[in-house]
Amino acid sequence: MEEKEISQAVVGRLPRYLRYLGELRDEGIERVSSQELSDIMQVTASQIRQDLNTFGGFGQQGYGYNVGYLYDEIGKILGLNREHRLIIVGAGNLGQALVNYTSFERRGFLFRGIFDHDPKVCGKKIRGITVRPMEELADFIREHQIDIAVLTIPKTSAVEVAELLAACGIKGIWNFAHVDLRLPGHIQVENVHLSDSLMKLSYNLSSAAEEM
Amino acid sequence: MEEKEISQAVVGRLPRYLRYLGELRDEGIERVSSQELSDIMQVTASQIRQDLNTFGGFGQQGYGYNVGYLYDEIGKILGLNREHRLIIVGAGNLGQALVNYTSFERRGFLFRGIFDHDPKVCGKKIRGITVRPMEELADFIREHQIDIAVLTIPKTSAVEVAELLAACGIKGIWNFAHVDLRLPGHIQVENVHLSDSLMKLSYNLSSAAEEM
DNA sequence: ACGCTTATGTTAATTTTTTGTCAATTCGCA
DNA sequence: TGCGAATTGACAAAAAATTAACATAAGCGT
Repeated sequence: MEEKEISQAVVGRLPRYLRYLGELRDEGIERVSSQELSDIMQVTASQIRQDLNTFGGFGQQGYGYNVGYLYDEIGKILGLNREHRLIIVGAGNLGQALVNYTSFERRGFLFRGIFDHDPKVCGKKIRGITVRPMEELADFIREHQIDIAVLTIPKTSAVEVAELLAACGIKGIWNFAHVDLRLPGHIQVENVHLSDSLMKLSYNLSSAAEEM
Repeated sequence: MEEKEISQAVVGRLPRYLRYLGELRDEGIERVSSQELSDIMQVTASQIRQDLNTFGGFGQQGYGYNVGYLYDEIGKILGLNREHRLIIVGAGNLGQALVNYTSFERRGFLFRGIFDHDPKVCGKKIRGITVRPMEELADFIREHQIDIAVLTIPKTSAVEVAELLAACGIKGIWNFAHVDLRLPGHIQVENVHLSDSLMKLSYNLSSAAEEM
């Protein structure tokens, strides 16, 4: 099905398009041109057209783009038209915070289970979901056909757990642990390295300070 | 001081170099060549040399790089040699999770205050830090010389609060709210858009599935 | 001390990404 | 229905990022 290879740079911009299109739609706006979007989003109109054309001709010459249609199409490209079943591995503060984010559920990302190593938190309920011991992880993934595991555990155990998840047939890992996971290529890994992000900010602060 | 413009692509890789160098250092390894790093990190040796040379000649021909020295130098480039004073704005799950991350403190990112709109959480203590009402925000920033504000509030109020922070003279904002902040250029903004990241993962899952 | 080996720093080539341009198509109005 | 304005999709150009190549400098062993 896949013809040309699509760069991650383009994919990375799609969620932002989706967000702005959603806002326009909520304002009742039906059509938008690449130039108008360009003004709102502060990117070149050329890039918008180029990006959208990577996936198909969603616009019409002389008219522009239909906001609702384009919103839906980008949603489909991002796989938001189907439901994803998730588990959280690591019921610490961050894990709990993510479970409590209801906006993910609205996008079709359904939290089905929470797992933790610590017997003291097992049995506890977070937003109606019981925290289970790690021993039940493998069976749970298979029984509930879990697609995505959210890894919110310390780096020390992350590699080991990731390999266990891989062996259980998980499709994707949303990794918040501060390590690079080396897994078979068919398993998708998306990293959120918070400390890297904070260091970038720190760099830009220093850099801005030096310019004066 | 700044001569050439340094691309964010390079800056974005520095934290990862730092992480691997830290690991090597902890293993007691004193020297490393770009080729060895290349093997470990799965990036080209050429890119490593190119990246490091952006900031100066840290290596020595025929020898390689001294792990400890390079680690320290990258740390300095990232501004980790000086302390940053932070406040959290939004004492929800995510805000609390971040305060509880002790690894930030070890890097010199010191949480000095937590603020929240909700009177019910004000007065509560998180890791010894009292949650204060938003009314005290402006004075607190000035009195404690806060550099960085961590924005963990819903998007509806984020823009308004960001402008308040800007008016108080904040230097940088670590933004977890799902909006683009438009602030004066001298204020550095680093976005962590979690839902964007999750959508990327979702895309890559769909994309991988189609290839079969 | 000398020569061989190693591995950087640097420049050049290549690839990728972004931006600019324009013919072609559609809309909207008279 | 026809004509001018608007706007895409495609292609070309420019810029940026990545990779390759190599001359040069330093280490290391004899």
